[in-house]
Amino acid sequence: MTETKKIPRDICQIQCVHPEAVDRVKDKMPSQDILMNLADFFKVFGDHTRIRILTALYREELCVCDLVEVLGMNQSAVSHQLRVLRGAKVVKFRKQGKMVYYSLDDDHVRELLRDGMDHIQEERG
Amino acid sequence: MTETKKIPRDICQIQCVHPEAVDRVKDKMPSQDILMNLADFFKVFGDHTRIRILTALYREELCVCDLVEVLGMNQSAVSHQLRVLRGAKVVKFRKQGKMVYYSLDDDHVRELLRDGMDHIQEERG
DNA sequence: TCATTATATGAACACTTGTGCATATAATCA
DNA sequence: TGATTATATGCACAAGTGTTCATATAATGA
Repeated sequence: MTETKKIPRDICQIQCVHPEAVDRVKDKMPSQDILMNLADFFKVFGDHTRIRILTALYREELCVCDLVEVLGMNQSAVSHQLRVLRGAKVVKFRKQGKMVYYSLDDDHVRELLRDGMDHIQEERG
Repeated sequence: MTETKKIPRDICQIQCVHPEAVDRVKDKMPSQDILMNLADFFKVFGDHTRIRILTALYREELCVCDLVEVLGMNQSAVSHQLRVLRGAKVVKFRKQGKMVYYSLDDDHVRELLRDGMDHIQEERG
């Protein structure tokens, strides 16, 4: 029986930190609130279906049933995701009769998609 | 009893599509494979803890226990998330003795973080 | 008015994901 | 060699998320 004396590893007693660096960084960190928003914003791009919708709208404005056709998914799933995209102000829409046309909200969204694409293309060599 | 004649809504019989637009868009869609990678890439940014790590590293290189200090989280949680960030090539690292120093991988990551930040700042007015 | 059509949404369920615990690994020092 | 320390990781579980089904809403035309 080794009876390893159960080190209770005092959580806040870490020795190796660079206190100056930690202070500098802590000082410049945006508020938790902003960082939460930022994460939530990126989360919107982090789903296969939503990325497909955005990539489709990257080319041109489309109505919901066009998107249903392009994605080959059922209308409910598409609408649910459009709601998320709307909520994050990533797409905008206009109504015309019964139909609703969606398009990318602004150029930030375009840039983000392009930057992301660039990154993964590089990764793939 | 209204006996609503249970319309079996033939999935592929949507009338309203703009077939030309749909064709144009379908034609230019990247492969499912690429879009999956893209979504997975953004997914990495879509988490509060990981965004906090990236924001910290935005300023300067830090070792794991610095990050533990900055985030006020336990070491295991931080390591788990660093693994995800490494896997997506969003951070790079160098070993020095027992310690491992992390930093942002490249300028795409910086740009993405900045673009994202710009977007949410605008949203907030 | 009623039927039809395009889109939106609530509920339920399967699946994913982040965290903490315990422990492993690997580097340093005595 | 054994003890200590910095970091990594497997497992389990709670919490979150995407899809489908059923249905609601709203606009159009008969």
